Amino acid sequence: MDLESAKNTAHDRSVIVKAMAHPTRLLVMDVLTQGEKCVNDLTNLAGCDVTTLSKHLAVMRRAGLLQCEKRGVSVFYQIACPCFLEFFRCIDLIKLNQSLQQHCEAC
Amino acid sequence: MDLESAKNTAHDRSVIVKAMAHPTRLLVMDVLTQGEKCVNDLTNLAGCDVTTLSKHLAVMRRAGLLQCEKRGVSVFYQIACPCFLEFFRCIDLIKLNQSLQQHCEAC
DNA sequence: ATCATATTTGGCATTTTTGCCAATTAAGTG
DNA sequence: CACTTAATTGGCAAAAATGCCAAATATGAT
Repeated sequence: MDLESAKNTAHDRSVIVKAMAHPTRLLVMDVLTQGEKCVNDLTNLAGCDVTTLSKHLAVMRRAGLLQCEKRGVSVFYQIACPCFLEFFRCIDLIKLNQSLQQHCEAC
Repeated sequence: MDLESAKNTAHDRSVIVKAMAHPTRLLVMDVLTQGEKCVNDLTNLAGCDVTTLSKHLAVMRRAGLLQCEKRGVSVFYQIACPCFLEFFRCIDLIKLNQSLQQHCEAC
């Protein structure tokens, strides 16, 4: 792959990664691995203003991370792609690796 | 897992995800999957100021994404955790899913 | 129709991130 | 040592992200 393609790919990826790069958004994704939830429920879990959470959800939806469906007066959000479990395992491993390494360097 | 733990986990994850959430940083990670590179080479590939790239690298290193080693006058960076290939496959799939979906909705 | 609840959007101040310049540190070379 | 190359750090202005309030929209219930 040439450099230009690699840069385009990196840009496309950044849109998706940016959409995850926030504690509240990662909490939402974590919660949604258990199954769909409506905005109100997610707001109560996250502990922020509804409007704030709604905007977080909109960003994640536009990036393709989430899907939503309106049923009655509520909007239910769910994970669009189940491969996140792998991803979370990966970043948790990085955190663990780093902690161990810092521990060893301190010795 | 209770809510407090989930929030702590989300926060820890966000540090790592934020460290990736930039086109230049994702390009660097992509390039480094081919093997280690020094700062100068990465700068030429990324096409930005050396000082900018150096700061990007520092953030990624502190987050545990990269490791570096100084040999002679150069500092060589490499991927700290190989699980990114999985991750990249995942986000590329999201992008693809979304493109297909938008295409279908347009029909 | 009126009302209550759920969600989204517009706007805007605050905070965070980005990216370059100038200066500094470090290592190799003549 | 003086000089060159490589990389990092401090600083700061510009850009982007965040989060709340007010207002608008939508759906169901009385």
